[in-house]
Amino acid sequence: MNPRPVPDATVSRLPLYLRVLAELAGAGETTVSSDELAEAAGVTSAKVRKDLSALGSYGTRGIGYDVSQLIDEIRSTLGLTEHWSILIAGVGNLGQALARYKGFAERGFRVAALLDVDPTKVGTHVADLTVRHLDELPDIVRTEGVAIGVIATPAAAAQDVADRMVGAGIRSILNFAPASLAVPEAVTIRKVDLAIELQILSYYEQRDALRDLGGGSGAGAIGGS
Amino acid sequence: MNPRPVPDATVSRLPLYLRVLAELAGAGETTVSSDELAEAAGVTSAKVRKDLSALGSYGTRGIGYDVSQLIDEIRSTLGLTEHWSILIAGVGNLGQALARYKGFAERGFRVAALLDVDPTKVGTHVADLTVRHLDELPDIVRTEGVAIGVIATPAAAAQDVADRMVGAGIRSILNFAPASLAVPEAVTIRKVDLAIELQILSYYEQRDALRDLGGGSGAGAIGGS
DNA sequence: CAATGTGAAGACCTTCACAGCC
DNA sequence: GGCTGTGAAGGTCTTCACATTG
Repeated sequence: MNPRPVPDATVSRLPLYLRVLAELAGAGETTVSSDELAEAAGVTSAKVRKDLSALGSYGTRGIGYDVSQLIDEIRSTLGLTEHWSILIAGVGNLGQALARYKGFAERGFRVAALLDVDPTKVGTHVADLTVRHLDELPDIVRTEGVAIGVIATPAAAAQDVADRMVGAGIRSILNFAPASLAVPEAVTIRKVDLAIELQILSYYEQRDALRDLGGGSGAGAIGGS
Repeated sequence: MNPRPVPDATVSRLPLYLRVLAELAGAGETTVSSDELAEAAGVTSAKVRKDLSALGSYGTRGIGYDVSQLIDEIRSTLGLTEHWSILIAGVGNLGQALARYKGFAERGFRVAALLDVDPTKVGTHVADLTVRHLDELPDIVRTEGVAIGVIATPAAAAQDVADRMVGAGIRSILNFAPASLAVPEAVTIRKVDLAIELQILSYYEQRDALRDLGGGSGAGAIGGS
């Protein structure tokens, strides 16, 4: 009766399908099979079918899925019918790159504000926005209806920024700082650590190098897409 | 007898522990318990113990783990005793930010080259490096001993770049382009899609908003760190 | 007959709880 | 006494395989 709880693993793949479906729609395709979708998304077709059936979606046996219907279905499940406002704290290298990144707007996320504490940065313009002081965070969250906070500060500042965000009512945080953040249970936090990704690759690189020398053991690849 | 196969989930957490341990070492701590490490890394202590025991590491009952020994152990497991060279393809917003990011060097990754195809970019300088043309990729991989390729191009160019990297002998790729890449099985690929992270957050944001209105269903938070 | 939707089996990961050791 | 290391139990996710249906 309730919108059925979508498994976490499925949630994390839905945006992927959405991207592929948008491409298909752009190419004029009107239907797609789980095989085709799987191929394009870099996953297995069984996974696609399980994932899509989890959101109660309608495919047609013998035919496949209706592309535009599926797009609507997934966007609705992910809450993308609403256009979220985000703000970015930390206007260093990464923060600036994120501010200029077109992909956010394309997918319905509006960068409402850029914040920093550095007086040489506050007041400057980046990507059509004026950098404002972190102290303005509560005001901005309220007036702009910000739902998601992005942390792109140095590690040392990240916890303070997270605390301020939580205090201002933000309950979804994307953390790029290389630091583990403590937040109340009701706050959802995701982290992206660039250096950690490289270290993980290092493990598999090393393992495969050993295997090639006859070290035995290891299996195959990891990635998918 | 063989370096025992470390579970993928464990591999993805080891860099996290390493970061925490480095902080502890910097603060002069010589031992750490699984509880303390778990707290600082944002995971459970059982997980920490399972993870560390997977790499055969020695803790001391009643005491905990020796910080510097554990650092060595993890670095060795991850292959971080070697200093890897990486290259970045695509010198747009994100590519430049990555090139300037200090965190890579701090953890032993040397950015050996920046590549692009845009003639207005080739020859310019970014973060002490001269941007070179993508056609030079095979030469650079050979002469610089590049092990990891980072793709920071637009989606449309990503597959071509991946193909070139694979052709040049690179077997580990970190992909920031919003595209699913097909690579041979022997190549390890990881992806980071900034917009996808936001879309995932959108789902939980929406779900929790519904729950707060009495929509029932949902559980707790997701994140950890 | 092509392709979905799904029980059932299997792999993987996490959590529990406690024996064992310093 | 405190903390590790680990079997066992419990979840979650993936894969299989096939009955079902337009």
